[in-house]
Amino acid sequence: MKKTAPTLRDVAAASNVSIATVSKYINGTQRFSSKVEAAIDAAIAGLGYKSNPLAKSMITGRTDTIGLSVLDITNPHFSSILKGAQRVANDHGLSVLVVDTEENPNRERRVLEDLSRRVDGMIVASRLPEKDMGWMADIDKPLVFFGSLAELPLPTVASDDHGGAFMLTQHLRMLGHKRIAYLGFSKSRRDEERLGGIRECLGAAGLPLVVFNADSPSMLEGERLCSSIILGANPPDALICYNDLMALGFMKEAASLGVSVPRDISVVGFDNIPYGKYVTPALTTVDLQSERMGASAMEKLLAVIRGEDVDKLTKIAPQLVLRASTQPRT
Amino acid sequence: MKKTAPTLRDVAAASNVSIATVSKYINGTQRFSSKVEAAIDAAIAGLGYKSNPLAKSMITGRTDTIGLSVLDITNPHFSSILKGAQRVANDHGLSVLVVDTEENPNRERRVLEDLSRRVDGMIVASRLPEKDMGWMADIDKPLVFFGSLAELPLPTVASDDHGGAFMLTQHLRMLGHKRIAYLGFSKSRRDEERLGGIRECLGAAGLPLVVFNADSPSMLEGERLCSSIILGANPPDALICYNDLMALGFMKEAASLGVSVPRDISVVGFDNIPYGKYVTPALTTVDLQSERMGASAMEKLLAVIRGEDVDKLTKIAPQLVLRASTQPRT
DNA sequence: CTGTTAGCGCTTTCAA
DNA sequence: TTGAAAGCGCTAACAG
Repeated sequence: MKKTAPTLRDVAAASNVSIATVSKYINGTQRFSSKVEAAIDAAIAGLGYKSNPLAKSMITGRTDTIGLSVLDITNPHFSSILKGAQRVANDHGLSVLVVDTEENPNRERRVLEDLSRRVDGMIVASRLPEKDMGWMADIDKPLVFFGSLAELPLPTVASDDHGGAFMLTQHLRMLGHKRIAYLGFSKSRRDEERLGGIRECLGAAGLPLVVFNADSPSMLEGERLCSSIILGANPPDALICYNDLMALGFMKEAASLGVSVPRDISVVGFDNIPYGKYVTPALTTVDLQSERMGASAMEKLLAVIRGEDVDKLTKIAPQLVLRASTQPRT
Repeated sequence: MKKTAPTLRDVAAASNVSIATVSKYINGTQRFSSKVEAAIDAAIAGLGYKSNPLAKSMITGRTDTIGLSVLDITNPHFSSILKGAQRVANDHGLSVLVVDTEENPNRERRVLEDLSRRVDGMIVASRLPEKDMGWMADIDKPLVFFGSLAELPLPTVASDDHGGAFMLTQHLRMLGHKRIAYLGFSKSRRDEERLGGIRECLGAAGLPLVVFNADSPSMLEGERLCSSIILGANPPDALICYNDLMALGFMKEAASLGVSVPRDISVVGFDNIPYGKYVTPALTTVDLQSERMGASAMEKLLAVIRGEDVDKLTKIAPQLVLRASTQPRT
């Protein structure tokens, strides 16, 4: 509506003080005589002045914005992470700039280097193998990474995927399952950790593991691979899916193929997305605490920004959630 | 790693040309002799120079960032909107700054006024009644709004909620349902439109409508209200839910109460979230094309930013999606 | 083709 | 308590 938004200068003029005075007063850097402060307040109100955050940022070097890079925002795991991160950011007066790399590792570098110039720090979920991530440590901005890193000196927040997988497998073993299969997603770094946990548990029991692999961590892939898993010669009596989405897809397709979950096959997943509770049968899963992970990552990042020392790795304990998709064998 | 990031000045010095030349070359505003261009390229590479977008923004007034305000990012309707918006933004080299107002209308104004200073334009979903939205039109930034507006001169993108609701109701009528109920969410502006569509259809047939109301558009609310809906004296034989989330919650609870969907009661929702297809029975719904809405809103906003004339209202046609949660009465 | 010169709106010494 | 002045890193006329 106004031609040009009012600037500090306008406020200064209107209140008959210097521009520096207004700046300091607004930022609470300094107090002034009540006369002056009142005049400034009046001018601000009168002009409808709003500070220009860009100009401020250029000087202070702070943008009050945190970047968050996720692999697919429609995946409930990531929208929960965003929720948690967002909440903490809000509590500190910060905004969140989200980028969705759409499961495309090639985009990541450009996108993140770009992002790094517009934010005070970033939180990133990546599909890159650690050896292709060197550049991340060179980005000159505080960064918190999801997942554990062997070499790279980056602070991280990770769920205990190995432990969670072990737990899940143990649960299946105790239920009496003997032919366990894993429907994995090898492009993910977490896949091998989960596989490791499963193998460790199964190895101790001398049980074999059949592994399938999906091209994307989606319901559609769960559906697509279902028939090849359950209509083979020696089908598994329990299936561990890389995530809940795949498990949901699998269960739906199994039902239409006339295979009953959990009677014919027990199914489990990872993440504990809300929808797992609403399908039939409800899905047994490992709660990786997505929202809390997002919040923890943000808190950690803020600590880094403040210059505090933080642990390299924040581990978040997973929790097994038992539901009807798993059933004892007799 | 470096003390101070290299600036344009450093590049200019290193390549023995003026700072203006470098600026123009980088922005492709102008071409120079290959000698000069080569020198600049070398200097940039050597120093690892990256343009400071903040400084640039301050001058150009453009941030290359679009703000998107949603009511709850974990609601698949909104994460799909974000997905669509994000995709279009990316195609144009823009970022998306997301804010989640958490279904809290009181936060909206502050959050949006704040956001408006950091972006080139914004797309907003709001729970505010139109009469409390006047300030939005005063924000001095291009803005596209979700939903239709009677008075406010804001460009909008809306699904045809009235039409969608009519469709859905018509479908139920043709299936032979006589006792139709609506589980609404009156805080939403779209609620009345849907209610209107339902009423119009039912009125024509001389059928009554019972209305229930939820406090939040969530699965939990669907669950919570289920018993009071189906265990009353004269329970409905069909229920239209404000959205799919509520329908999912309702169906789960109905099952545990021993009421069968669709045998005892048909259930339908709005949005066509992906999960509706994976529950049992699969949910009949109206596809509001969330992702496309996000994309359309972004496209429209970009047009506004470019200064083009745009229609006030972009209407997106809903599509009925028939699944097993609705069944003919006999 | 290339360079000079003003600033953008704000913060921040440093003086008064 | 206040203000003057020097920029932050960059773009945009305007000259040459």
